[in-house]
Amino acid sequence: MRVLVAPDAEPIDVRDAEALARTMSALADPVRIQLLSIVASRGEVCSCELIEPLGKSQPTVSHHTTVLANAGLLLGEKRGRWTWWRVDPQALGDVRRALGGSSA
Amino acid sequence: MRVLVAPDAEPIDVRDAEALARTMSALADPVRIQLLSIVASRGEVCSCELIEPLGKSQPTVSHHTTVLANAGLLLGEKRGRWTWWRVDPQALGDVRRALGGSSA
DNA sequence: ATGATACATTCAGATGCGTCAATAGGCTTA
DNA sequence: TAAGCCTATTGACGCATCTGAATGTATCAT
Repeated sequence: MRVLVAPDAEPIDVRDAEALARTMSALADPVRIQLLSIVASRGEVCSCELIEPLGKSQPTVSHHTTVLANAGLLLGEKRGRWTWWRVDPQALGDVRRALGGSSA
Repeated sequence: MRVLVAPDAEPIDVRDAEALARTMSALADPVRIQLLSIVASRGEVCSCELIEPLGKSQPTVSHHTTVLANAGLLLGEKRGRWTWWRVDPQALGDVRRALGGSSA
């Protein structure tokens, strides 16, 4: 992913801009921000544990986890009846780098 | 702004999640990503210089600069007939920090 | 097998967003 | 003052998104 903001650098390509905007769209919802934060703080969470703290219906929570997973920000693993979610730290790092930060 | 992803930390507050989502919404559009990148690479740009590289109409470009300015990502200064835009580096740094990165 | 639990999908309504034509406002120059 | 240029705003259209009720699918317990 090309870096968005870098002084004395070429402006970002249209394709890269669309890719970055897609990732940002996944983060552009307060429920998904909360969801990501809850998963990050607990390490690993199943979907059923997200309904109550988010105050949303089960289909809505399922929708948001799908959006975050499609964006590569959330990693899901089905174990038995439960789907366990965890944050992909590398994906978030990529976003930070795209925003012009140093690698950390 | 509370940090979104921080292991062993409290999940983000609803208010903070809404604020962060609003900022992310400003970045969730490919035209605005390109616009921000163009301004960042040139340092300072007037609106009229954005129409051609973005391939959008003047009202559309004005709309996008307004959205980015309202989000605090773009700083505008009217000098005569022109409005000069530049990126607010601190605002982007805040976003990176909210995504869990170190301060840089 | 039967029932219960966890999750995904479909569908519909409501809301929000990107886009541009038309218009308005402001500044500069002649 | 008048004319021209730069930018913002309004209004309307089309499309995407958020939301939850209803339904479907898969897994576990009894």
